[in-house]
Amino acid sequence: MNGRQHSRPTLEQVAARAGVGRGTVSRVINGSPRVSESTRAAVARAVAELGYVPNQAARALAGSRTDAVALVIPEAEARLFAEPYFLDLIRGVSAELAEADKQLLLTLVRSEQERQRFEQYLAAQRVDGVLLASVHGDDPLPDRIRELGIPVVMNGRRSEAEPVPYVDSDNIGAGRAAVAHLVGRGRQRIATVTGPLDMYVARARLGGYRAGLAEAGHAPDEGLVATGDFTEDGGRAAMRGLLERRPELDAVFAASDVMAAGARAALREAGRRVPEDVALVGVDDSPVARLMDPPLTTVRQPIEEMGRTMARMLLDDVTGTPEHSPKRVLPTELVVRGSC
Amino acid sequence: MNGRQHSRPTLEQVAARAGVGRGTVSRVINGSPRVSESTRAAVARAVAELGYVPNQAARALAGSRTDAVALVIPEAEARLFAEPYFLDLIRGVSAELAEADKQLLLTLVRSEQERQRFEQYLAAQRVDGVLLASVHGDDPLPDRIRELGIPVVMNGRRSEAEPVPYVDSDNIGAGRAAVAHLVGRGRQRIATVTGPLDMYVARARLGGYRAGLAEAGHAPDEGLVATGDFTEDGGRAAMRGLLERRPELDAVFAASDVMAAGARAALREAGRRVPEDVALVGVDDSPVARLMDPPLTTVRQPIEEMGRTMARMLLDDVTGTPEHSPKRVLPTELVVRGSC
DNA sequence: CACCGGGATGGGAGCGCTCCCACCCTAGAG
DNA sequence: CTCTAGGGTGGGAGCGCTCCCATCCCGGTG
Repeated sequence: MNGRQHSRPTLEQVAARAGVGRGTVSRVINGSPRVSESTRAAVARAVAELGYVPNQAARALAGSRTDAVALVIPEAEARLFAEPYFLDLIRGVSAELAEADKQLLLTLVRSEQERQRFEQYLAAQRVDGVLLASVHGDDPLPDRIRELGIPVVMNGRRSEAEPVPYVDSDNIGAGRAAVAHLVGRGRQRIATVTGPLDMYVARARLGGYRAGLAEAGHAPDEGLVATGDFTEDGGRAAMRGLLERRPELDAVFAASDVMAAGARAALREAGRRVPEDVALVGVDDSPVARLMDPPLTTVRQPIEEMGRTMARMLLDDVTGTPEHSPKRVLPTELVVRGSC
Repeated sequence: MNGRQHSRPTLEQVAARAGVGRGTVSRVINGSPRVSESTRAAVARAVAELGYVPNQAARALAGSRTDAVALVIPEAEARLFAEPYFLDLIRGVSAELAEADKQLLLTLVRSEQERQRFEQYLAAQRVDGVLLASVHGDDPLPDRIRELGIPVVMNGRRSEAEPVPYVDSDNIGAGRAAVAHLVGRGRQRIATVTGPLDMYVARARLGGYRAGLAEAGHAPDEGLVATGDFTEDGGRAAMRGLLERRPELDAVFAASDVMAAGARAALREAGRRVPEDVALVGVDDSPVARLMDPPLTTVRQPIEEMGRTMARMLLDDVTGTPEHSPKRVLPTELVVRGSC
């Protein structure tokens, strides 16, 4: 049996105890400046004595705001991605929300049906704003939410010209930095294993790779580009294809650590040594990178910081604060290890 | 500026449209049986036409239940543990809650201060129940929550005789299965790297290790037991100690995959081959295990299933359903790979 | 044919809070 | 000394829903 017996004190009771009116207590609770110091103290004492905690439901109903924010993660992605990604993101979001005393509603979306149910939640006014992770190129959800008049911030973007506010990492810079590093080490034939090209993040990293080569004066060679899907198997298959087409390659930029691990396996199969024969660079700096043999050089994204930034932007939007730019691109950073 | 202009229809408006009273609409919405079929249909039509969605805050206030459940994860643990652990757990919890149309409130607790703030939330009646992950041996939180009269279910337990409802995996069986497997492969000197012994999970796996040896007729040897802390570095240090104390060992049971990775590194340093010289078994079946070279034999815990079970137990408790046992121990499973 | 039990329904009374308007009192201005 | 600002304060009016009691109406009884 459930038994939430402890009938908690109400605003009214606090008011009675402090010898003031309901309105005054409400003002004190909400930090209004229009209360005298002595009254404030009296109310504070009553609150402490009674152990008063405002009822959230009543607040939400009367004030039409919930002090909660939803973070939406497509379940398919949660499986696919370098695992710690979402935990790091959650960590950043959570930290920032906690500071602002907001609640985090986590929504894993598994199916179209659940997606629709989520829209119902929004309509039920359960949250003040929405954070969207890993949105696909053709996802209409961000626009729908905006139409409902609910603040949104996305992690990543759907295209170069994204209309909805977002926080992304500098994926182009990531590709460039990786290539620049490889070039600096004297590599001549640098290949790449990309993500699925219907995702902006994959195109951006590929773009960075090309830009890096161009800046170093290397001629582009489409034979050095293989498409993966961000999975280990995909990385392995792509690497095999590359070895077949361009056996003379001496370096690979994989667009994720997990694909780099797959590529590593394919290289080992083919008898190529890392880094002696082929240098390898990944993206993410996931734990996998550190555990690889040799440890993987990789480009780190500031995932937790992205989470924090998203939360901050959203809260600003919710409170109507004159906000910073609705588009933020955070810098990435090369982490050099033994693989090149 | 925020603008949730779309003033949504209320129960009252639906009632007017359907030509019935408020009470009737409420009954239909909540699936009460005391409504005639024709009336039900009329109301359903009105709901559809108006696009009515009940306001959650009002429901919570009037009905004193929130349709939300909190999942509490200590942040320190989130960093420490084999990364996908919590994501898998979240996934299971989320799936089960979604089916019951409940919301998941995720709370990462970073500090004592935040823990207290969380108790405030509970008092503010924001959730119907609480799921607690990775509770330490001396954590008073579970008992505190119960005192507040709020249903709780924990993941793991604090001791053998845990009074609070929990879902755990069979850690003793895990240790036993690992040892039995190693014995079956003809290993004679089987060592173990444990977790921190103030955690029940670490003691249980160690207990399983000992039981396994005893069952195989091996004499216990405390020199073959080294204490780690569930981190890679800890695993490496513990392994070094073992090699020093018992250079003749030919197998190691590490109480987590991450520690196994550390042990692997120490073995490599010492010039021992895996599995030829030393066989290695971990616990968790994290992605790290698959990526190791050779791939790691490990004992898998049904993490997602634990999450689902926890959620189910909690919901039963919330609704006062005659529940299954408040203690559940889910089976673990040996996954054989190349490391032994 | 009056009477009765019970299923179906309507709607008042809150749930605990925020909003906001009216009101009080004090101090400075005229 | 009267008048005028305001800062402080009290409390009515909801927010949208659930609970629950009163009421209505029907077929079945005696």
